Amino acid sequence: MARAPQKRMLETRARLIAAAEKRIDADGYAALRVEDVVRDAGVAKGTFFAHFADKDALLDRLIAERIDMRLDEIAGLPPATSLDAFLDAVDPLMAAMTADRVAFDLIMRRAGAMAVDDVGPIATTFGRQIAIFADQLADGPFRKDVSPALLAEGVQALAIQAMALQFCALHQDVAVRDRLRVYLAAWLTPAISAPGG
Amino acid sequence: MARAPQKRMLETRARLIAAAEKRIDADGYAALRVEDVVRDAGVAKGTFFAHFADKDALLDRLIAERIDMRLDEIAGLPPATSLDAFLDAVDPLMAAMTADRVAFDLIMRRAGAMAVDDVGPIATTFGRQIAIFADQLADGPFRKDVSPALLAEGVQALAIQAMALQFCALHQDVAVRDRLRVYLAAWLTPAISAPGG
DNA sequence: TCTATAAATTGACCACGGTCATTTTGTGGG
DNA sequence: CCCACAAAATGACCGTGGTCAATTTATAGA
Repeated sequence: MARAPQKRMLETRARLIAAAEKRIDADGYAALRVEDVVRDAGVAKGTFFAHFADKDALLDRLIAERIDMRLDEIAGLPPATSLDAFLDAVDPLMAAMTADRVAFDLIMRRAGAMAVDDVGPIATTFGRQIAIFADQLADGPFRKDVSPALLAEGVQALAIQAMALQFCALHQDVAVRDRLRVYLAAWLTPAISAPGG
Repeated sequence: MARAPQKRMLETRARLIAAAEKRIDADGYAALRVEDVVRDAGVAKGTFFAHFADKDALLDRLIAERIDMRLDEIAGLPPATSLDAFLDAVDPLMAAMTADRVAFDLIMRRAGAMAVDDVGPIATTFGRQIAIFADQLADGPFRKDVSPALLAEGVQALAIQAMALQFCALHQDVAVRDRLRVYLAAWLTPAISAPGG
């Protein structure tokens, strides 16, 4: 029978998280060192890995928290009545996800989980994203020939493409939002039906 | 004035590449160790890093080579006359890209380049991919309201989504190709134009 | 309060990618 | 053939993420 977690442990975990956040705010994700975090938190290195499977697991948690805040905002909005309204809604989310190259790489790496039992916080946000996008797009002036869920999956794929290109030297001249608008205009409101079928 | 590269150097590089390929074929990408490669190649560790900026740079090169072979095949095909013909064409490419989790992560990480001067082999294949997809889709029974280039970018985004989900525990029941067919049917041959516009 | 046991923490240690001052080897000019 | 110089190779060394047997601390029950 597992005992309840001790208060001491929760405090230690909180100190580790606080120390990591402070370091990240000061120096960014790339400069984060586990040794710095444990020194700031006043614990031994091994303690860190008793709380988090690895360094990425901590970052996963911190980044997912920020993503979830943006998703909460979108979820609180009424469904989009136009493409630009939808872009307005998702803009802060895109900005948060592309704020840091190292963080974006980690988001991509952690978006899918290999095993059911290691679906991390970020992977969970991707599931939420689909559901929230589907709601946003359910009643607007968008195509109705595909399900809201499929519509949302496509939006996610195209948004990732737009964000990834933001980090590509050859495409930095176009803003993420502008690129996404072009993609989504074609995806959400196709102007012409296909010839032949 | 830079001298021509010495034969010795080219031989050393070839030995490093051969050793790495042998190790990868035997044990997979995840188990590849630089120390093993240099031992097999009979050179010192420092030599490895005189030839490749880092471990990823070697893998970038090896993986891009395999991707390019698949792209060559697609480029040699006549333009697709149907969605299924296109799926047939890209299937080997998708299989190659999803053959290994570690390799797929590296492909994602290296698909975009941060600076113009470090556009690596994989990043280059992504450029080729767009051009080849555009050619494949130029004359088939697909929507004509967007440019072939945009059509191809969307295909790339949706293909990445389909491949990424392949590595996700929650979605492994559906084959990559089947998932991509659903995406591309909606992207390439929208059945109904949008209400309102 | 004392004791047994599990939870939590510790820090020396390891693995492995990557660095760089030094040494060896190849090459073109005299 | 020899020298000067650059190209190539070397391997001891470092930084940092991650491990684990040993130790300390909290808690439930007698």
